[in-house]
Amino acid sequence: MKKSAELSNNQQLVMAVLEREPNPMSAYMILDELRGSGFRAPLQVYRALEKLIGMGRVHRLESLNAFIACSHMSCEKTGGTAFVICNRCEHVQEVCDDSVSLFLAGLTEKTKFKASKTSIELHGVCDACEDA
Amino acid sequence: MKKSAELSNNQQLVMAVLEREPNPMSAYMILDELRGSGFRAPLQVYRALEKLIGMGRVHRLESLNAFIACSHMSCEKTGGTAFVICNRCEHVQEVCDDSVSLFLAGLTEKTKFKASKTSIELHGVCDACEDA
DNA sequence: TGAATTGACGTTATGTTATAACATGTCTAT
DNA sequence: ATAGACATGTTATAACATAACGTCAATTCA
Repeated sequence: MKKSAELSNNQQLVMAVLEREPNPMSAYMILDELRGSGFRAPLQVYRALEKLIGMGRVHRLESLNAFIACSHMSCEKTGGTAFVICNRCEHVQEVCDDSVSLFLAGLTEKTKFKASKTSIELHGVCDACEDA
Repeated sequence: MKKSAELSNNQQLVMAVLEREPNPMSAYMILDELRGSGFRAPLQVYRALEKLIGMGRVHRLESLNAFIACSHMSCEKTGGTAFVICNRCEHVQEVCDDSVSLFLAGLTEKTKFKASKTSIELHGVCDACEDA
């Protein structure tokens, strides 16, 4: 029996790239970073990403078609996560607190909906960029 | 000076297609619907969509790369809209009430963020499909 | 043991979504 | 009439994602 926390070789490589890079990366950016490690095709990246996302270690940003390492110890335990994305510096702030899960709970109750996946993404200008 | 509410020819065609179809449509589905009306290239669709989205008459669903006619009289006046998307029947419920705008206001305040665009999308199973 | 299952991996080809770049036409305000 | 703004048409290409095939190694359980 294998511990599910263990990463395969390719998964480790992809995870390492994402952890090095603070900003969101597209699958093809990741691929280019890993050509030196033997990656040759997009599927190698996408397959690793799929697993990492399943483990909660990576998030997919739908509005960017990009991926980012989870900045918490696995957001997945809580109800959901909101991503606050600066259009200037590309920095992403990951919010996963009660306000998010309560909002989602209210929404699903109101709409009588069984949610299996949620995506909350805000675009705009962060405080640092606004001041600059 | 032209009234901004008036739609150009292509914009009307795209709008009409989206209003006929209750579920989200990709740009290429729209294109195919409009080949009979003389559309030949994706850009004709994308350009019309861009304007319609700007007017608040169409929404883009980031998690589907698809588009849907706004079911309210322009959601844009309120703070934001949440989309509740059934994975079985593809039906989309558009929620734009105070709970959404308050949630977003709290989030932007907490993160000191000036949001210009927001995307809230839930995937799962709707009540009707759950019962069935 | 060894057949069956599972999961990761590699490769090629292809499908899907979106935009760049350039040319043309059509109004309208000055 | 002419400059500006905007909609349009067309070709080509960029960017994102998956299908379908085959291989290999580890696990399991009859």
